[in-house]
Amino acid sequence: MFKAATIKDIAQALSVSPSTVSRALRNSYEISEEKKKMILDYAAKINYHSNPIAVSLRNKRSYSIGVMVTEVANSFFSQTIDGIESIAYEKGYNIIISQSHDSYEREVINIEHLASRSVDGLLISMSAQTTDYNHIEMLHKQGLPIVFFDRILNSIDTYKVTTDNSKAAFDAISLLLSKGYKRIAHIANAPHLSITLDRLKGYTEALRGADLPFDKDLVEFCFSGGKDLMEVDLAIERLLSLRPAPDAIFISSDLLSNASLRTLKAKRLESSIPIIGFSNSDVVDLMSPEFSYVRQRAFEMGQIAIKMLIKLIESKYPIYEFETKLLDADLCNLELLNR
Amino acid sequence: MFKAATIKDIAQALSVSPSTVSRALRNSYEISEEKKKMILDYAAKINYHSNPIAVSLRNKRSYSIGVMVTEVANSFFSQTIDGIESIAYEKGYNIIISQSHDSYEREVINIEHLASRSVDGLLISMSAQTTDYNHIEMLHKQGLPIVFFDRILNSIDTYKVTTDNSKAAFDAISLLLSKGYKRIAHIANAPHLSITLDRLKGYTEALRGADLPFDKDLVEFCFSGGKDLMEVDLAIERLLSLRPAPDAIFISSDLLSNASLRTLKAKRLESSIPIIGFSNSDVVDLMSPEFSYVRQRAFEMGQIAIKMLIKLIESKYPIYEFETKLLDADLCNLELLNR
DNA sequence: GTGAAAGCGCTAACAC
DNA sequence: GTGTTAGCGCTTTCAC
Repeated sequence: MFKAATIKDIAQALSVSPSTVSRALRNSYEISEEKKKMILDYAAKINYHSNPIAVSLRNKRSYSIGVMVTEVANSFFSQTIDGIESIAYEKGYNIIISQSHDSYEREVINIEHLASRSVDGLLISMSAQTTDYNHIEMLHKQGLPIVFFDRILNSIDTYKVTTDNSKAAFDAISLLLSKGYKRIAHIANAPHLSITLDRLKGYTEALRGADLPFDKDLVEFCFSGGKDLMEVDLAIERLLSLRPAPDAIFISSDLLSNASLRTLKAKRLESSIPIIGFSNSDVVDLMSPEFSYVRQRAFEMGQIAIKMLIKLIESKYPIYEFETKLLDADLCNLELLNR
Repeated sequence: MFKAATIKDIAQALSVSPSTVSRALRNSYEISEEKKKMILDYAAKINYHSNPIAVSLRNKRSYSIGVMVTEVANSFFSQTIDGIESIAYEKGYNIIISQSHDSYEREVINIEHLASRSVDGLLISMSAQTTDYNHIEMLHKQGLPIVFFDRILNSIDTYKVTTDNSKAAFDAISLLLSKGYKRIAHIANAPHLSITLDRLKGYTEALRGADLPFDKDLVEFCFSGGKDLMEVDLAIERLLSLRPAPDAIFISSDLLSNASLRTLKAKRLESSIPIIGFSNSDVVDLMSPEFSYVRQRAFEMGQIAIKMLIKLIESKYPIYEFETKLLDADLCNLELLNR
C-alpha cells in the first residue's frame, strides 16, 4: 500500500528540522537560499506533496466550498457549476456539490452535511420548496461565509448574485407589447422563489408601462417548477381556454419552458401561439417549435458567486457592506415574434 | 466567529475523559449504557458534530471521492453525476468534481490535484485527447482505488462500467439494415476513446452480419468530439457527397449528434436522410429534426461506478478479480425509420 | 469500564 | 537562520 512522504521524512533525510522543511517548502524568507534549494530539490525528487488534510486541521481551513443547487442535470445549474469550478480551480479550492432536488428536507440535510464537513463557505441557490430559512440563518449567524446565487434569500445580509430578473421580464414583455401582443399569459414558477416574484414584477411593470391592466387570470403559478407535467398541462389548458384568448405566453423558467413546449406539442398547438420563455438549454437552437427565449449568463454568474465567496472567506476583517449583483439576461430569437 | 464544540468540551463539561466521550459517540461496547446516554444527550444538546478533517487525518480516510468527467454541462455526465451523488450521499461520501474539457493537460493536472487532496478513490471517464496514461497508472500502482466509467481504460486492471457500446451500435445498425438501409454512414468520435472503437466494432459487425462490405469511406472520425462545428460540417459534407450516397447516418456521441443536426439544419438537409445518434439530452423529444437515438443509462452507470469504488475502498483485503460491467442502452424513436 | 498518552502531518510561537 | 515544542481534534493502544 501507498505511503506518502511527509515533512518528517525530508527532515530526517537531510538532517534538518521539520520546521525548516516546512518553511522552505512555503518559501519563507527566513530560510537561506542554499538550504531552500536543497530541500526543494529533495522534495521534488521523492515526489513530496503536502497533506491537505493535515494543513486543514492545522489552519482550520479546508479549501473546499459547498455548492447547493437544485439539480446538476439542469443546464442552467451545470453551466453555473462550470463557472464556479473554473475559478475555484484557479484559486486552489475544491467544490463539493450537493443537490436539493427542490426539496426542503434535502436542502436542510445537505446544507448541514456540507457545514459539518468543514467547508470554508457555502454557495446556495434556494430550493423551490423552502419557506423556512432557519437552517441557513443559523449557519450565517455562526459566521460561516455564504453567498447566494440565482435563487437568492433576501432576509440574509450577504453577497448575492442573480439575473436582473425583473428587468429581463420587463424587457421581454415590453418587446411583445411593441410587436402588438396585448394579452400575454404568464406561466410562473413556484411563488416563494425570489426569481418568480422578480419576473412577475417585470411582467406587471411592463404592462403598466403600456397602460394595460394586470389580469391575474393570465398568470398561472406552477408549484412543481415544471417537474410535474400534469400541472403545466392544466395551466396551459386553462390559459388557452380564456376568452378573450391570450395572444402570447411568457414562461418564467427552463423546466417550465420545456414542459410547456411538450404540452403544446402534444395538443398540436405549438404553432398556435408565440412563446417567450427562459432557457439555458445547450440545444435550444435545435428545439421545435422554435421560440424566443431569455438566456441567463449562467457561467458568469457562477464565476461571480465564487469570487464573492472567496473574498468573504479570505477577508482579514469582517465585511458589513454587501452587494447584490444583478446580471443582464440576453433575449434571443426575437425575430420569431414579428408578424 | 463560529467555534464548533469538540470532544474535549464535552469531556470537560461532564468530567470524563476525551477517550470516554469518543468511545461513547462511536457507540463502543466498552462504555456503560448510563454514561453513553449522558454523553450522547449532552452532545445533542450542544449540537456537537465531529470534525471530519480531524477524523480524516487520524484515520487516513477522507470520505471524499474525486470524479473526473469531461464536462458537467453535458447531459450524459450530469446524469451520471446525479447517480454518483445519490449513492455517495447515502454512504456518507462527498464527491469532488473535476472537468477535463477533453484536454490531456487538464486531465493530468486535475487528477493529480484530486489525488493530492487525499481523496479515498477516483472515478474517471477519460478525456478524448488522452493517449498517455502514465498519470493514472502511477496512482493505480500506488494503491489508490480507481474505477473507470463510460470512457474506460483497458490497460488498467480495475472495476469498470460502461455501456455495451458495441452491442448498442450493433443493434442500431442491425435495425437500420432490417429497415432496408444499406449504405450507412458513421460519424464517429475521437478514435483513441474506448467507446469510439466499441461503437465502430458494433457497426462493422452488424454490416458483416448482413453480408455487407465495410466501406471505410463511410466513416468519419471527429477528433474534437463535436466541439468543433467546422470539423463536423466537413465530415457531413464529404459523406453526403459520396456516390452512391449514404442512405442513413449513425452518429456515435451526444455532442456529435447535436453538431450534426445543426449542420444538416443549416444546409436545409435535415429531412433528407434518417439519423440514429447517441443522445442523453433531456429535451431530445423537443428537438427537430426528430431522430432515432441511442440513450445510455447514465444515472444507473453513475450509481454502479460509485458502488464499485466504495467496495474497492472499503474492502479489508486486496481485490484481484475485477469486473467490467456493460450496461444495455435503449433505442428510442425507432418508428421514424419506417419507410 | 475508564483514563492517560501518543500520534496522524503540519505550522507557528518561542527560543537561541 | 534554524531548532524545539506545542497543539489543531480525534482515535486507539496500553494501563489500571
